[in-house]
Amino acid sequence: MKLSESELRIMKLIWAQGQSISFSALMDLLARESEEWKKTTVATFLTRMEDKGVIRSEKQGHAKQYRAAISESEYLESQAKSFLQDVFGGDVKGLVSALLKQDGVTREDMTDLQEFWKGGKG
Amino acid sequence: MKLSESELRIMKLIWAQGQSISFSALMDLLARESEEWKKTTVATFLTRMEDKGVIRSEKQGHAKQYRAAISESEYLESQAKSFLQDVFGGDVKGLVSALLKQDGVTREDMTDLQEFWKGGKG
DNA sequence: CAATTCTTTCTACATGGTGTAGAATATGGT
DNA sequence: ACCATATTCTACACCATGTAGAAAGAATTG
Repeated sequence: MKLSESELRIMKLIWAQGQSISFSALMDLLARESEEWKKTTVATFLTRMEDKGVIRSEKQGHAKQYRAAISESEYLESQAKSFLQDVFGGDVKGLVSALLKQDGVTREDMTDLQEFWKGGKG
Repeated sequence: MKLSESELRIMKLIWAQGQSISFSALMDLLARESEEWKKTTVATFLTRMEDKGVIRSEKQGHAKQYRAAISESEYLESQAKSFLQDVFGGDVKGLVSALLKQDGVTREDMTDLQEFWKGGKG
């Protein structure tokens, strides 16, 4: 159920949209991002995404309406889960610890995280 | 610099070894794990791993000695970094939050993490 | 020393995912 | 009826990966 880079790019637009979206609307959004994929290329991506089960489509008159079949957070959680298993063998502490060592992580981030903590499963 | 599943399997043995290791010793370890790769298959993996820069080898007499060129934690950190960027767009909080929602994560894990916290970056 | 065994290198191939897109077709709007 | 657009079909190139035989070089051993 993993998306390729291009597919994810499109998926993000669909998620951001919130609603179902037509092919032309999608092409417009892509154009706004200066993405220069040919229409058939985008169509291929959509087909594959539907095959992967991350979007659904319904024929609405002539054209289809596309919408997300899984939410962004569902997707992100499933990816996090796979990554955790595949690379860290399920060692959450190990992964979190690796994340905290990243240059980009500031003391502020950590404070935020601790705040977030309190709302967790306790 | 990402390793395939098979390559990672081998890499873990090399890391676990701590020292450099010969081809036959590696084959022995694999046999102990009931891994039934043909010798040439393993040799191919080693070549590719060296190309990827994760191991180095030195000719020691007839055969080579293989050793890790990066540590396990370096590897894990780099993978965590890429994943964070590619999938979560660098949103550490988002990723940690996704991790904590996993079924496998217990209250105990969280306590452990908080302990670990205190040793973190100031 | 000759035969065998082990290691390494070279080469090869199948499979699958991905990016790319033309051709053909369908279909609604004008 | 015609046109623009959307969809489907088909195709290909490229790369990673798993798989492994053939060949060659070197060590061991009978």
